[in-house]
Amino acid sequence: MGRGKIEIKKIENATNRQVTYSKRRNGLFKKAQELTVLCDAKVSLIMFSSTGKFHEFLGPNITTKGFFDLYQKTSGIDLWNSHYERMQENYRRLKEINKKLRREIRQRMGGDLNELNIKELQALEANMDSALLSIRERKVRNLEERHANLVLDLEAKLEGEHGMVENGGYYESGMGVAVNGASNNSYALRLYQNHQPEPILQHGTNDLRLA
Amino acid sequence: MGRGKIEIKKIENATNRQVTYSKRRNGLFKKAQELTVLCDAKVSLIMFSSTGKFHEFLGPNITTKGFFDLYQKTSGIDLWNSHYERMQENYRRLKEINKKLRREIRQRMGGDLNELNIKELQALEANMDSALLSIRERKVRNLEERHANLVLDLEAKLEGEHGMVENGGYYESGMGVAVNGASNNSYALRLYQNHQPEPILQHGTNDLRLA
DNA sequence: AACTATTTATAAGA
DNA sequence: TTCTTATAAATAGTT
Repeated sequence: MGRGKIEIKKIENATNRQVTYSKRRNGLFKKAQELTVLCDAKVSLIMFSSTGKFHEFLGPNITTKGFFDLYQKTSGIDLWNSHYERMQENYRRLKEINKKLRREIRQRMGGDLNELNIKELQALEANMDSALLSIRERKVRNLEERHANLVLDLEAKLEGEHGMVENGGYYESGMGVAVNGASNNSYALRLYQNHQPEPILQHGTNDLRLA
Repeated sequence: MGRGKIEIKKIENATNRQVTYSKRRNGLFKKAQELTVLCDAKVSLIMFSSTGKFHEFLGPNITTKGFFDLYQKTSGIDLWNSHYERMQENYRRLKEINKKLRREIRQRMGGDLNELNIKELQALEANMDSALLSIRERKVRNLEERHANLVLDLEAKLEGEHGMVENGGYYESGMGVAVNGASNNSYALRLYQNHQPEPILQHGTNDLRLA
């Protein structure tokens, strides 16, 4: 339908292709429009040109979303729903687990104990007793390590002072730097340990809580 | 384009409408097909007839899902994405929180203590000490209540036996039923309490753990 | 589902 | 782009 017959294959000349696209797109839209009116049909026509430009025709009385929903229901093709619902189910389960975890922590902090029967209370008590042993043991080990570091640190300092006299104050061994780097903490903790051996925190105000 | 010119308005005769729909639909599909080839365009054409019948044309090298994604990206119209992404973000955050909760529980059970510094260890110890006090207190109160129930229960039983002699075995007070209902547990716990006052569970094998 | 008189779409040119 | 116009293609009404 034109001055000459054309073969249906890609138009290589980019300008011609663009012109033809524009003309035929309008033709297509017009036909789509006529179809919706003449035959009372719902039509969705979406196009992207080779240059990525987007055009759409949408029949009246329907949204694109409504069209997609109808499309899915009618065609049986599932675009996203199963994926979405699976995710929703996973989310629900995760939320449930989250609730249980929080409840367990509350109970381990001495709250919500009404929810436990006597057997569970005793199990919790025994478990926490045993955990407390581990924690105390670890704490002691930790303090011992820090103490050992402190001793090393002090020894290094003393050696360092002797060295300074020998080389006019410019001597620093790699070892000395490394030990020095850890020393501030050791001093602070040593003092802390001496003055507040067991800092009692109020229930519920420690650093372990989550937002 | 036919034997006579027609007005673009709904065809009232259902048969004619159906015939015209069929003819024009084919025409539209053909045009869409030609456009994809001639102009290297992506085309999605979806139609529902007035009787609800569904037909679609989809250009090559693309799925309907891909088309919808492209449609959203290009048109800026958001069909479900924000909803979907919000959920994905919530899911990610919940997962992260759960991870932290699990870690805290492990630590409260005496594990993963490497991750805590000395200050945190001491805070945890203090917190657990205080929680243990609450738990023991609650346990004692619980046992006392059950003991009181047991006494009431026994008294009711004795009264009940006297009553049966008086009315031929058919007497039961509402009170008696209520107290009876709680009695099995009380007996069981009394015995349990007598024979296993402090059942020691191995660390990590109690009922509080989560799947 | 075919036919065909006509209308409509559009290729090429300006 | 838009207009023009010769011609191809689509299709309304008919069989």
